[in-house]
Amino acid sequence: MNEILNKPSEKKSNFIREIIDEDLRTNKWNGRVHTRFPPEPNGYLHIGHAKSILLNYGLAKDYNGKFNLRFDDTNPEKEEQEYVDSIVEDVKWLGADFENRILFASDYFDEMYLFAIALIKKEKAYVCDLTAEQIRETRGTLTEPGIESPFRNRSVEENLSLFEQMKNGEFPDGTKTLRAKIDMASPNFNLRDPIMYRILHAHHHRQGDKWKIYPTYDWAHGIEDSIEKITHSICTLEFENHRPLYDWYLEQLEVYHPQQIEFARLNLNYTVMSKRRLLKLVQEKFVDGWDDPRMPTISGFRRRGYTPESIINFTDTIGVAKRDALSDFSLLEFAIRDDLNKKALRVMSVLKPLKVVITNYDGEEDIEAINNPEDITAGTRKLKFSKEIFIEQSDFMEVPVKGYHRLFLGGEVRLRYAYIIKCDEIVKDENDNIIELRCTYEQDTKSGSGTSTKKVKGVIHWISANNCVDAEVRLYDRLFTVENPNAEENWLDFINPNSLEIIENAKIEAGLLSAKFPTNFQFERMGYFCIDSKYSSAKKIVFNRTVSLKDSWTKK
RNA sequence: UGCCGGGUCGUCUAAUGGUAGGACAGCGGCCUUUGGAGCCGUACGUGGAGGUUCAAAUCCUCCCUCGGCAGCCA
Repeated sequence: MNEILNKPSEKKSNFIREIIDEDLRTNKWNGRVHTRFPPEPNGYLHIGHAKSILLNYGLAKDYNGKFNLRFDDTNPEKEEQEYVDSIVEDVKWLGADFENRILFASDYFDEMYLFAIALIKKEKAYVCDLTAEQIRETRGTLTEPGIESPFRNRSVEENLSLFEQMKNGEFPDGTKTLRAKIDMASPNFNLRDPIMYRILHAHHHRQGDKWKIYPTYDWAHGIEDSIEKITHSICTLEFENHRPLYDWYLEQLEVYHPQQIEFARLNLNYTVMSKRRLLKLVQEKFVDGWDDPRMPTISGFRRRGYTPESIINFTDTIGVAKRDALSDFSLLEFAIRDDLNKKALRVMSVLKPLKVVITNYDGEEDIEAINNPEDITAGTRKLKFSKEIFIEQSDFMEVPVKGYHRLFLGGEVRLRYAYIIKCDEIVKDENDNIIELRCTYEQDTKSGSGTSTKKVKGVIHWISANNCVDAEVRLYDRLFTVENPNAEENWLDFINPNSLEIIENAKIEAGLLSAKFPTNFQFERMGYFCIDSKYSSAKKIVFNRTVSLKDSWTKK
């Protein structure tokens, strides 16, 4: 488990914590707090789920309560084991401790069936023969009440018999449903005789072919919470209209009755968050799988180099409230930079190399470099310095623009940790491309020597030509070109065609050959990077850029 | 159109009848051998109109506006 999550919390309050404080004061739950995260295993988790996980787990932790991981697997048609596995991995990675309570709604199917019979006996549920289309037609509209089903007043005996036959698989899919008998004139659609069970001759990922009927969300969810003795059943805003039904079922059943509380889901700009749309990006290969580093999935952020701590700090920053919000990506970027600034080892890497020959230097020497100026315990390392080095192409301009204080013809710049060099000559190929710079160094300007009186404005990174290896580096940009692709009907039209830039021949310190995921590095002046866990191999090392360094010059 | 829920700096979020505050982003400066980090400063907001009150983001009324709901999805 990671440290941040287990530290005593100084989180700011929110309306849910106020509810819990009040419940504790009135002893509503005998001092207990028990939350849960109930994903449907039909996709990978995204950062919005991380908000929910961390909210529920954080509450349990801070109030000395418990937190369950429960799969809401009531729809066999969309659910797969692959998703269960990825969800467990992601929740664990975030550090939300469910104490091995991996629960499944499907394990409660027998109990739910019994509860349904109880409702039938109370004359609060009936078997309805209407087709899906007929049910839609009789549900009414926003302004008109619905029409009662002709099957609404079947006898208890007939309902019991029919329901059992449904369970036994005696009817084809869609021919009958079990409906709650509530109020076809309710202004809340959810109370217009909602469906509790549908007939589905489908294979369930855990129950196999045992069941021919499957409970709907509304019927199942409150029972799941009740069985687990959840105190606060936290869900997103779109379930607000479902709360009266949640309450109705539990009241009719006369069982333990948790409180449902709704909060606003997370939205992030320049990305999409719905599972349906994320699935589409994966299936139609707009991205390289659910864990593509451009995806807002937890696995995507992990592969990108984000840390659990950064996501925890981000969710603390955005808080919990009831108003719809579209959070700025920069809030997330701040969280990861802030974390990595403290932790990441600094290394030299030249992404787009330009060869520099130092004409008055011969031989080779070791240059000491600091591994992390924010953490002196990270120590130092030796860099090789020699006659031939590489610098970043963008760190040289033949004719400097105003405000540019790196290298230019006739100009001087400091090589980080090493010497000040002066550019004497540009070597070009037949197409007028700059292929080499010829420079001279000043011996007494060596970094840390104290012998230099010279000051230069610019400091650039570099790498010795005889002590570096090639690497592939992947740079990522936002996935969409519009701030809120969620709001766009034709959202696929706004995919950023330049969201991935692959640099084939970057130069990295030879020591990085042994780097392992998920170690985070800062390539000095270029950003934070980590090994790509999918494509990096002994043959070809691949780095992902987690996030760029904040750079006040390039922004201008 | 019926019901439900919202509207506080550009963004996210506090203040629950008593000084509208914080973070990010922005801007300016200092410092710096990463144009990073750090430090200092600055600017910026209660959707509107009435009302109650010594006092309103907060309570009341009306209006405007945004979101959700008419799956045998969750």
